[in-house]
Amino acid sequence: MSIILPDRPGFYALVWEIVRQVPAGRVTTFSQVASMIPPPEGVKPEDYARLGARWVGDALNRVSLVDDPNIPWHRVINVRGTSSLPENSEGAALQRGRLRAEGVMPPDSEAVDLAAYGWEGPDPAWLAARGLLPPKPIKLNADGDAPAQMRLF
DNA sequence: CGTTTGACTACGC
DNA sequence: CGCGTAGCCAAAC
Repeated sequence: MSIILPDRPGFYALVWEIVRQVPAGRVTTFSQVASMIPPPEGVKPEDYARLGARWVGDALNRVSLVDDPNIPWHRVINVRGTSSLPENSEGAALQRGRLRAEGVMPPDSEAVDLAAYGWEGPDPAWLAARGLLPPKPIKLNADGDAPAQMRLF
């Protein structure tokens, strides 16, 4: 890992290690990645479900500055199945292009079908060896669609 | 220094 | 394609 940065102890590094294992043709979500990392001391579990996702976003934001080929940041999307980068940004276009190239995002849609392409998570032994938790399944509607949710930023 | 700002999401209206 | 908000943290102003 060539990137050095201050962070809550190890959190960002764990995010990168997890994201590194998402294979081509699959995607994961901010919240799913967060669900594998135990909540830091003092963070209420019910809050962590939401806060952790945001921290994962922070971790990836740092990585994308370098675009480290070992860390497939483009395979991490929000729980709706869409890119969380600003709508018209270069990064969003790059992400969508890569996801389409990997065959998980239709050319005529902005959304990945999480039920079909969602990642099952790292090898359980790999997780256990690092003190990480089994990933929480991606939450889907009865339809199998990702939930609707507005963008905040 | 104090304030603002984000690659988020579950929940209450 | 509902909207606003809370929750915490690190960085940038």
